[in-house]
Amino acid sequence: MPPRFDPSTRAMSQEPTQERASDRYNARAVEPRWQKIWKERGVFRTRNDDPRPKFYVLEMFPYPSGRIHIGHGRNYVMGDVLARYKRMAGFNVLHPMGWDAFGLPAENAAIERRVHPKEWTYENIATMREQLQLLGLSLDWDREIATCDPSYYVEQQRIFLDFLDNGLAYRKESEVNWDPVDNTVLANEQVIDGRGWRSGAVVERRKLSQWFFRITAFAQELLDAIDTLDRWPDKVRLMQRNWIGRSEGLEVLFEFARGEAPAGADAVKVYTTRPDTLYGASFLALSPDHPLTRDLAGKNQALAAFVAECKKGGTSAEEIETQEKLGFDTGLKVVHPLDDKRTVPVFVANFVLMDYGTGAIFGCPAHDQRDLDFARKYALPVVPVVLPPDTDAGAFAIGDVAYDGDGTLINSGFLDGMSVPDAKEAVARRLERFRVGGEPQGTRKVNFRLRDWGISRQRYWGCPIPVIHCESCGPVGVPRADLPVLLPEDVTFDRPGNPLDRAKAWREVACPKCGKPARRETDTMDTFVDSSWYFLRYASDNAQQPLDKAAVGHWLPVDQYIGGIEHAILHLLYSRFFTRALKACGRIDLEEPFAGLFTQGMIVHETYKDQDGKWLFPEEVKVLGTGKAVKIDDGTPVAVSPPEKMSKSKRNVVAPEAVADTYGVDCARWFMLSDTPPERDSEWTQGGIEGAWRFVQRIWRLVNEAIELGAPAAANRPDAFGEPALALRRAAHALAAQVADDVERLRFNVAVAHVYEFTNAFASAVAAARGAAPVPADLAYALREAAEIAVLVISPMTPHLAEECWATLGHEGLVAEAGWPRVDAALLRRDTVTLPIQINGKKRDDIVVPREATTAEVEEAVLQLESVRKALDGRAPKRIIVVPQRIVNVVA
RNA sequence: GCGGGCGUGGCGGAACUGGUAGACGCAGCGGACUCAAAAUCCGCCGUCCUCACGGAUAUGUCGGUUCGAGUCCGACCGCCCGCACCA
Repeated sequence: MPPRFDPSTRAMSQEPTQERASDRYNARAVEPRWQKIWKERGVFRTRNDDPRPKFYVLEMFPYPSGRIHIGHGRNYVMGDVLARYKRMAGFNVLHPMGWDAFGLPAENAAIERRVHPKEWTYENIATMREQLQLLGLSLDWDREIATCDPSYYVEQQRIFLDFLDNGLAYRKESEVNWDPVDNTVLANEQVIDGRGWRSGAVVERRKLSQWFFRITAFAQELLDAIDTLDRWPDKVRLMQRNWIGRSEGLEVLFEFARGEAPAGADAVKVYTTRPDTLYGASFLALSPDHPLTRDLAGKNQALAAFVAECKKGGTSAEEIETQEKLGFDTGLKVVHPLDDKRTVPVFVANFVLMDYGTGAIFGCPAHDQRDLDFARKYALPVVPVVLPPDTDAGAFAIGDVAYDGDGTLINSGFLDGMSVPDAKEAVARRLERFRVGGEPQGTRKVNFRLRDWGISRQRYWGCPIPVIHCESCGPVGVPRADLPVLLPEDVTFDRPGNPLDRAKAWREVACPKCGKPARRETDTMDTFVDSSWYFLRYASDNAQQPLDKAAVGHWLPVDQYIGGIEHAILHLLYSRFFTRALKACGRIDLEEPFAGLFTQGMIVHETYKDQDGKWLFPEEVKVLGTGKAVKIDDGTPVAVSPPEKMSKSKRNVVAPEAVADTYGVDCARWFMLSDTPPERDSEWTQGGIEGAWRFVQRIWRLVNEAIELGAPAAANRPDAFGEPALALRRAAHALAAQVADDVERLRFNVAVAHVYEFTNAFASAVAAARGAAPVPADLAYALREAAEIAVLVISPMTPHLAEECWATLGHEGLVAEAGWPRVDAALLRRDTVTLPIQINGKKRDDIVVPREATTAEVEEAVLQLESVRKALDGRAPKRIIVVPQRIVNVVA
């Protein structure tokens, strides 16, 4: 083990004879003691019948992947600061923790290390629970849950049956990534460059019959309610709006040209949001999955081959849309809906998604980039039909870039001269009147990009879907009395595919309806289902009633939810759907689960590689500054790369235990809150943690000095305060007010800066007191008051240090149970203000005026200023702008 | 491809709703204390001109609105993130 910087041992070795015990704060000894006391006294246990106003703080629960590194700790520490602060501010705080415990990594571990997913998961939970407890988080561990526990997922199975009964769960066919070598379904992340991550085989898209939740039934509602989420980041709200993707458009029927209609189809239905560009249509494109494509491919070998080619590669939108645009000319032609003399060719194209709209589009190359790329490739006409404003029609031509802006219609028959919105309306009106086979040729249609949520996973380690398939009765819900459907434990992972398919004894059951032999559903639920209601589970302190309507009514919505931006769409949208769906089923009375949302950034760290290109742990490296570093054991040079997300594979991780041993947990907490705004990525550095260590020591020293020099605990307040006692009191009360505001707004880095600012003032006051003998009574009082306020204020951030200081100050109770310091508003008010004086917008002077000075008084005073008189040089000012209590600008 | 975000000293960043740009911390430099070092304390610290007082300039680039722009608007450049089976 390489030597590590250890400030406490370094400090211990120096002149121990001159030190008093109080000179050094020994976090390693102090922190476990307070954690034990918190635990023994049950300080953070929450009761549902507590009469104080509620506040629910929740950080997104972790996946138990093994061990946590310090990077995982940031959002828990931020949540903890808020929870501790809110407790001090008089709230009954719910701050629970649990485990998102189902999922793919456990199965990978089972395959790679021959350990059962359950065993692997629970071992990880035990390790990570201990690590989280090390951070001193004020969590109610009595409410801990794990989603893989039958006591949790039994309720999830009941919810599934509720959804089934209410038409919110159904089966349909959908595509998956299929690995033809491993014979297994792959997650998008398991598809790398179109190949399976384990087998390397080219991935195919394949259809399977799967379970879906009808989230689209709430599409409009989910969209509308985003407006009410005013304590969510705008960014997330926008991402959700775009994800739901409401569009208003027109479904248009394109009839096949005479004599060309393939069997069973007279027309193709196309969805468009740009009916105004209809005259610019130069082709029609069908999705490779369109029913018509399938019919045609049955009779056309070349088309079948093309469709097969399209099915290669993954199912993600990213892959589909970045592929080269490919088309296959079917040879068929359709008649232009607005001009029966024109026909356009029908292609099958790989970029047309079956899941959106009708699975068929018309292409207007001039005004859609994808269509333009396609048209150029297949030499189709490009006719501009929208002329940008202030453009000459003769000079306007489309090159490589489509024009999707506003303008005036051209080359468009009866639409010529109209604006885009007018043309949209005119086309809709006309096509609504036209008939094709008795149907209107055009139908206005609101479309959503949002698709129903496919929850089937062909995997073992997930919540079993409580359904039995019967030859005669079809899919039948498992009777509630028979729940939970437990995962069978005697399964093997030595072969590819879903072990549940092979668990014969478990799979083969009698049909609950007719009693005939039937088989269990072997798909399990997407783990997003597990995380769509866990925040409701915490509200109930009763394991028998995991989803308790009254408890949910009391605690929900979550007042502050904290988690990574990577969950901005799916997890949050699914959870919003779930509360609505549960309400529709009568289970709860809640629509929006999260009133406040905060998305925190990650902790990043530099990466190090030795001369052989091997990754090195930070503790193996000595950083010399100026970007250079060497290996500690042999002094060879180390390549330093910019900070990135902590990950085991790159070894740029810091273990919480190591930080706790060397500096103490409070230093880690303080550092995680310092400097960087919480929503941004923050870099973990040696310098930073050492700065935190200096701060902790400084507070300890100052508090002890203040005790020595200050008034005793119960001293009476003097009637009058002179400077500098008044200045110190002002600083202390301002600190309490500022930090309260900073924490409420989750601006932890600013709170830290305010504490530093105060600490500097406090240190000056202590130094002044040390110089005065005896210390005047007013300053003595102010010193003690300042020390107490400081300790209370830092306690949400560095709770162990605060408890130790609080006890040293002579208090019997715990800081964890103390109230936030009462701020004396009179101390924050100033009688005079300093106004900066600008001349022509540049600052030239300052002026001190009474706080209540009128504009006229300020103007008069400003004109007397030497600097202003000089600048005006006898002339009258053109203008004087006085912003009360802010600034004065003299326009000369 | 589609969607979203972010650019301020050597570094992390502060600046409430358009009102003194650079708070606070890190690093650095100088000094005190010390036999010496560490720790601690004091001072300096965007750039340029000036002995100094002070002035000019400065928030990715260019332009606009305004008495006044880091903040608002437009264009551009650069970096980052998400995209439905990772959680």
